[in-house]
Amino acid sequence: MTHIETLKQIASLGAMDRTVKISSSEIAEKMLTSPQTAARHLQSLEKNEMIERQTTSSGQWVKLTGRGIQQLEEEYNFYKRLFKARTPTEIEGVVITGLGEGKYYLSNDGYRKQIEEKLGFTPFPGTLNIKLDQENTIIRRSLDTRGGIRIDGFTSDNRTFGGGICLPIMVEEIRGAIIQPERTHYPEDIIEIIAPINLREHLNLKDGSTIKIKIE
Amino acid sequence: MTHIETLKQIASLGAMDRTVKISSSEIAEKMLTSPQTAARHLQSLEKNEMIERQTTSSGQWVKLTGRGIQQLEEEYNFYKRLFKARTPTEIEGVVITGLGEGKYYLSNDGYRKQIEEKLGFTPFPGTLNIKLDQENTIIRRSLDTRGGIRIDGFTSDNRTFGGGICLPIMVEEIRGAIIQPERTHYPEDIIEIIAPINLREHLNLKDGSTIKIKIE
DNA sequence: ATTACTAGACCTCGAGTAA
DNA sequence: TTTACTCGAGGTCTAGTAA
Repeated sequence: MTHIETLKQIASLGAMDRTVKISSSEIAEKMLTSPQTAARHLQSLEKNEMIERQTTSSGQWVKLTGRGIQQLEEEYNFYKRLFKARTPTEIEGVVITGLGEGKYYLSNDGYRKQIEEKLGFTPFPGTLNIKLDQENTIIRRSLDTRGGIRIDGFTSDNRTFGGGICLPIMVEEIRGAIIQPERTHYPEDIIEIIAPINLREHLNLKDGSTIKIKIE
Repeated sequence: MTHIETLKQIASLGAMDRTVKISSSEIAEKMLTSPQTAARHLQSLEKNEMIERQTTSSGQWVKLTGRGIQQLEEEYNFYKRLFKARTPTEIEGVVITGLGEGKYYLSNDGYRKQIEEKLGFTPFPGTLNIKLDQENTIIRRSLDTRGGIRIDGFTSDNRTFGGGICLPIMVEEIRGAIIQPERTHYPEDIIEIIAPINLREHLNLKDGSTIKIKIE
């Protein structure tokens, strides 16, 4: 147990920047628990080198250690990542004709089942290929760090099928995903989109049509 | 128990934006605990309306509720406040002559002892009064939200002494504090500073001298 | 493989005591 | 008042079982 809640309380009393005087009951009150529990937590935090303290008969002087501050920073960074990644981003490109491989792969049960399970829809057997302009290519690079949904590779009929990463998106109210094969190095400015329906037909798209996709 | 750690794990799997399929063992692994514990936490989170889920014999589909997301946002906001407040801010003003009340109050044992305990220094009996310009007045208002150190009011010799709030600062490498009485409404552009020494003498300040103070 | 439930081990809690 | 310690109650854990 890291007693992160107690550490938070101590930090909010200013103990990251200076030594502060606190009593167990004071912290206990804020945490809606007993002074004994707060005291035990303080002891434990000291033992784990999250705080430094001197106890006196009238209270205790406490300051967070570098490790304690780092612990809180890690929490902070976690939440930052969590909420930053949520900001929806739009990217734009033009429809092009791909190599037609998508149809082959998406007809494969190994991929289809994984997509059903992990993305929640049965993919139409075929991908929509989009060419991004320079500016949007930059946006796309940053997507790699967003962390998508892994599609695992597998072996079937003595052939190896590679894995990939999916990134859930919305195209005009249709739930879909960008799919990036792991090995094959597609040109960086081309993305492939899968969806539960035939997007080209449904949205009446032709080669050269511009299209906006929203990253979820 | 809020099981915030489990909620974090679920959220980092993308369950804030869509329903995701997860298994208890998957979460257990990330949290270095047993699948049983993870399963119990999931049940508990569902009961507390932090997540919605459907369990199947091959796993479960989970999505955070508004309440669950709010819970994480509150954590995020806590850390934001914690680290934002740490960024040191400088404010500037000119030295003026105050009413001389500071000397009277700081000679009082009730205040002196609290300042010694809570700020860690014995205050010189007297305050340095600073008049802020328009721009810095705005900065000062934001300080109220930073949360300072409370000095409690008390009664002594049949007289009531009001409480106040202290904000630790640095003035040219000298540790001090802005002190704001709780009741008396000082003009908003004037602050009073206390320190362990006579700042006016030590820094050779005269009325009209400009001075920079750094909020800790 | 998975979820759900049970039972005993284990640990954390808070009242009580001492200093 | 405070911290530190003890000990019994209650909660949480993991292993085992069932589906």
